[in-house]
Amino acid sequence: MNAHAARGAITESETGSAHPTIALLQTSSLVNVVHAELERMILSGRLAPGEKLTELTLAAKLGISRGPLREAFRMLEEAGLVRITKNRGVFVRDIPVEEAVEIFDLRATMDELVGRKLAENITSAQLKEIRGMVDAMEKAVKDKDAYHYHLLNLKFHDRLVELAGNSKLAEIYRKLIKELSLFRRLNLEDGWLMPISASEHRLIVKAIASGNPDAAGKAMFEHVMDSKTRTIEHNLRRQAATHATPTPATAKATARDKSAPKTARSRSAQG
Amino acid sequence: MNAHAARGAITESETGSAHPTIALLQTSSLVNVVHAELERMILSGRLAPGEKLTELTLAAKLGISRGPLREAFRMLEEAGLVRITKNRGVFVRDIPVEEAVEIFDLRATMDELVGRKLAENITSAQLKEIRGMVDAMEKAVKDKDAYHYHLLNLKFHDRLVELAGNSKLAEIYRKLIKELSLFRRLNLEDGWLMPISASEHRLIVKAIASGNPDAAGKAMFEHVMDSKTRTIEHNLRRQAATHATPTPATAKATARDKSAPKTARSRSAQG
DNA sequence: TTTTTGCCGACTGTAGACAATCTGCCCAAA
DNA sequence: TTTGGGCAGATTGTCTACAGTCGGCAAAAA
Repeated sequence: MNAHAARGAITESETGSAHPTIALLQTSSLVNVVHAELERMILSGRLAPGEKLTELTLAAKLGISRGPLREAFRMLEEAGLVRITKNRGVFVRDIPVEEAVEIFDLRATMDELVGRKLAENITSAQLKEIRGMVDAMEKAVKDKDAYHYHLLNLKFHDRLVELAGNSKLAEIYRKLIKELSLFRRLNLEDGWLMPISASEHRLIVKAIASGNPDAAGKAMFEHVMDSKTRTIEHNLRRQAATHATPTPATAKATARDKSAPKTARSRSAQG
Repeated sequence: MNAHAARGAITESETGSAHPTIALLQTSSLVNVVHAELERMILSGRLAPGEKLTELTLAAKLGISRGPLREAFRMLEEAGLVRITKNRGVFVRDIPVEEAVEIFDLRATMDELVGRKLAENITSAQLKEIRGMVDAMEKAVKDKDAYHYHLLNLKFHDRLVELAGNSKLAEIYRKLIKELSLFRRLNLEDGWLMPISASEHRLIVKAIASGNPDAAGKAMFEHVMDSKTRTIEHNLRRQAATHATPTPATAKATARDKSAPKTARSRSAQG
């Protein structure tokens, strides 16, 4: 009657339990759920970079005690999404430009490997699948639907990395993407760049389909590096604009949380 | 009289406090210390792969309560050094062969990038430094000091990655190295391979010094891939040997902890 | 007015207690 | 002898309580 007996009795896949609710209770604790929820809130921007996460407040909001919440905080810290300062608290991390550049460079190298592997091993069914994704993106471009394009773009690259067949690579790639999303609100608004990005995707698929590892790797590498240039320059431009007009609104945006720790301030001063 | 006033009064570097003990208290909590200590014990093999870490036992041994220990566990889990199974406990992770292969492939790509960057940017002083490390390794080869060579080898590669100038790259590289060290006791004993590895190091430095990014990148890449082949084959050979002689001693070594979770057993069966 | 000092509220760090779950063992029944 | 049920010990999940630290405010001193 216990879990072990149930698992033995029912001839299911070894990893999955009979009832989805049972599986949920068996695998996920409060820590897991809270971790996932906080990550979702951070990546969606619901919790903004620099914002302070007060234990008691958040615990009350989620209806749990501080223990599991603190454990989730430690996981998020290790994942690079929050920063914990002793006796001061937990803050959503704010990725500085220099770090964003480093992530882009690293991503470019990893994506080059992805391109090489895909050119060698991709199947026709998989090729068809990613072609469909590129089609969808081009449709989003026509519709001027920047948000939808953004999601498809993430999905496209994530799927490519997944298809490359190195799960460790995929794991780290996703970690990098998550951190990168904290780099001052990914430029969803620059819709005019969508056509360029979309055409590069078409080139990537073409290079992969050709079966030439060098060409596919190069296409992926260049695409990421171009994306880096676009993102960084866009960011610098916007930052220069805000610095040029020190209005009260700007000041408020710069110091979102008055209790933000010292390092956050010095970092933004450097940036 | 409080910390803020003291920091302002004493003209020290902004990040460091006056007294080292004070700085220690300000920066490190029990969680940090325990995390570092557990990581050290795991990487040194003091806590072996598959071993169970019981909360109450460990907490008593370290003289702390379960709370901070659990937080440290969550950090180690995110770092890939332990695995947490709900209601069952925490276990030192055992890296399967497939994952080790993936890590080596990923490392090779990252090291290729390191070689390229170093060939372009390394200074003469840095070149001199790593030449000294290679000299030290060759001395260890002559002395047949495998353990010392192992440490120097780790230091050599770590320093190269550090000198490449991408801190994110270095961070992830170190994470991978830590995980890799859990791949069944890194082959310290195969001393006969040291000369080969050492000569490759000499080639790497030469390629970097030449200032040719392609050559340096290739030298690094090939070195890691060769290292992968050596490590994996050595491992498979040893594993085949142990499987061929199912003595009681072997059985004991296979199932180090009788309470090891199911997945660990199935994994070793696959390996 | 400016600076310093002491106090207070808020929050984090750590410990201990209680509840829930798992695992192994024993015993009874087939 | 084997199988199934149930009890007991051990261990984990979660919550609550207490101690320590930080930051700000106000009163006092210069």
